[in-house]
Amino acid sequence: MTRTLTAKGTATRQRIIEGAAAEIRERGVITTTLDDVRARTGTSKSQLFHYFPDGKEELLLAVARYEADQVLADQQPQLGRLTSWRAWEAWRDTVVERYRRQGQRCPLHVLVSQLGRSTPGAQAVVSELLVQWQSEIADGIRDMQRQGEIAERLDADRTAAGLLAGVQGGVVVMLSTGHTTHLEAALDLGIEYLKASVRS
Amino acid sequence: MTRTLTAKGTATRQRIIEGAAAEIRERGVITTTLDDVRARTGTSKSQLFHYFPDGKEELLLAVARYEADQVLADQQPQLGRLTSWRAWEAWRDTVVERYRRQGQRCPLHVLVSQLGRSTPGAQAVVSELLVQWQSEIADGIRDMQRQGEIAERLDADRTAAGLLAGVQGGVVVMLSTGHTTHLEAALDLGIEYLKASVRS
DNA sequence: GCAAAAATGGACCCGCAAGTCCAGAAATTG
DNA sequence: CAATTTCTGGACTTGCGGGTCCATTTTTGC
Repeated sequence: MTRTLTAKGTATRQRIIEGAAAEIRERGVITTTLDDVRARTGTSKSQLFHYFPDGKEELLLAVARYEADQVLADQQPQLGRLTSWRAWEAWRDTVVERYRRQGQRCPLHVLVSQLGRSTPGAQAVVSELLVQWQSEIADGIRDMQRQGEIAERLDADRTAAGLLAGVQGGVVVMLSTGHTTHLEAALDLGIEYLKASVRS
Repeated sequence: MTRTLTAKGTATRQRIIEGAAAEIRERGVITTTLDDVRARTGTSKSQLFHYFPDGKEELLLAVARYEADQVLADQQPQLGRLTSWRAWEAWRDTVVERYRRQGQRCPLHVLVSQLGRSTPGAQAVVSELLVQWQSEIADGIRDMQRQGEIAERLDADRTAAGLLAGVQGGVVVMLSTGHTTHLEAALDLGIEYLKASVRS
């Protein structure tokens, strides 16, 4: 399993992943063929199978991992420091901006809906992403609870789950409508809910 | 465009759509072939192309429309009568139950992510579904506002958008995790938000 | 600098699934 | 009850895309 890769090999492998990711963003998973990836990355068929012996499935999984990492990375440092209402709003704006820029291509969504059933690995990638994401939000809620800005009675994890669902749904709606209205509404509703918790 | 269909023809066409829908729910869009549909519905290749001249794409679009109708139908009559907190909770339970039963197969999601780019019709189907769904929720909010159970200051449409996003996200999360935790959390959070609006 | 291992190029195979075609059966219509 | 249209069966074509193979070049480690 631990094949030795030279510096050049690692670079090529990475180039393939990023090229495939870009191709998928532009054309979608189903329409993207190995030959497209090959052409875009200036590689040959044998290289693709050299670096991803299990073929397309393995490559797609690697792309999914790559994209999942991006999702969280793009929200930092805001997501890691939800320690004031200002910070929460900054995060909100970051998320909206990130997805506005991404537009109607959500590589992860498509990858998972395609790999989902066949590859248990794909679901694991997304589950892991969700767990981490939710946990960072929950940390933020707990921090604000310590400051007395959010009611203690709220279950941090469950509330974070609800908020995260709103974000996911906002993104999904955007994929069909092209607008971030729902994403913004969900985030605002969630944050407003947190704020209101100490006022009632 | 308006081909004349006999009673028998209409029945066959419908049988094909429903068979394809079932097949897709079980095996997914990509793995479902026209031949699978043919076998399941007891039809022949020529029938498939007779009723759907544009081939697979047209069939998938028809399936998407069929599934979209189901989504709203499955929420009735609860969704249409959000006139008391009891009714809201009944709706919540209906939604959770519907998706719990559906499990990890969301035909619509997959269909759209697959058709999305190529067929403008697919996005239209989903957009239409979302608009109607949101409008029914918004009607419920307005009704409760008239009763003084929800603060007048809330924008019914925007709040409905946020709530709907939560539901969508809850479903999406369920597709990866298999649990309805997030869906329930989002619904509870949303409804709690509505209730709390008059208390602060 | 020279074996051994890794990286690369590209021709080739192969199966599958979408789509075509036409002949014949069942129905509709006047 | 004919004539016309719709419906059905299934054999056939075709192209595409994933995957294999091997020969050649480049890099690595001693």
